[in-house]
Amino acid sequence: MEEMNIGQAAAAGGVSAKMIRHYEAIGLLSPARRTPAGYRVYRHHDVHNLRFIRQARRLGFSIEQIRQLLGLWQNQRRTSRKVKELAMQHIEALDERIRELQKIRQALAHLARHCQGDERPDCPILDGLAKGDV
Amino acid sequence: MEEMNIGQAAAAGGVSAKMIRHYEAIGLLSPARRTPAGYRVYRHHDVHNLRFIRQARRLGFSIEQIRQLLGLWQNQRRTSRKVKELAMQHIEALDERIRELQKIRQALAHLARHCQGDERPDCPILDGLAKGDV
DNA sequence: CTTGACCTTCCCATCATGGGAAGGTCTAGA
DNA sequence: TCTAGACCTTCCCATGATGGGAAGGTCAAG
Repeated sequence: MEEMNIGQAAAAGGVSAKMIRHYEAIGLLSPARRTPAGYRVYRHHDVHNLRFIRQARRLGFSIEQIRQLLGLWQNQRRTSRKVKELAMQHIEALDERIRELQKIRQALAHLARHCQGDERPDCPILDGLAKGDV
Repeated sequence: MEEMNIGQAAAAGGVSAKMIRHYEAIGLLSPARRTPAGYRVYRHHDVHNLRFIRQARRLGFSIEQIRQLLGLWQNQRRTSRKVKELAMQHIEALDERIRELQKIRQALAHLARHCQGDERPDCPILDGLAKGDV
């Protein structure tokens, strides 16, 4: 299976055919070669790219970050410094997001802790939302 | 200031005028009364609602969840059990999301830890993305 | 009466992804 | 050789919450 249609490439790369077309449309992938009938043709090399993208998406990198990572990956004269920089930035962003969510979780748990959760209507959670100070 | 235009209500409620119109359009808020000229008119009561929504959004509740919370808030025959249930569900979701992000963060930090971050091109981060197993 | 700050509706964009329609292509089997 | 059905193509629309901005109407102060 040296040459593939988009469906096979999608299955092999772990992404949907829909997304492959999208990645091509936004210039993340270079336009695929076409058969005379207009079908996109992919090779093993392309599947490699797709897997890279999938893995980067799984790690939460944005498309723009992946664009940079792909550029570095394909650039033999890259420095690992640059790559690590991108990764560290992303870790920072993840930490930030985790802290935010934990803060929210704390606030909500605090309200819930004081709520009886019984048949009566009195509810510190609703009161807390209604106060809306902060 | 017993009657307000949307701008004042927005400022008082801590949300944008744009969002007030949106909340009305999706039925989260009941349609505002209008002046003969078509301007929306708000009162203190409405600002109270806006604050509630803002606070719930800050705590990460979705619009649909807020729809339910508002319903409970305005229902004198609610049970705090129901409210607490919603809150606990949301806490669960937050925990889930936090765990996900921490897992991602771990994986990325693991790759970065082995990356020299120097002038050479060799980079375990790129290698890790390229493997794309998992 | 004019100016400028407000308001109205409507459309478009974000980000990554999927759904689905309308229509063309390919392949295996009768 | 014909046909069914599994592919492929492009194009448009939707998500969720939010903002930007255009075109045009309203209002209050000077």
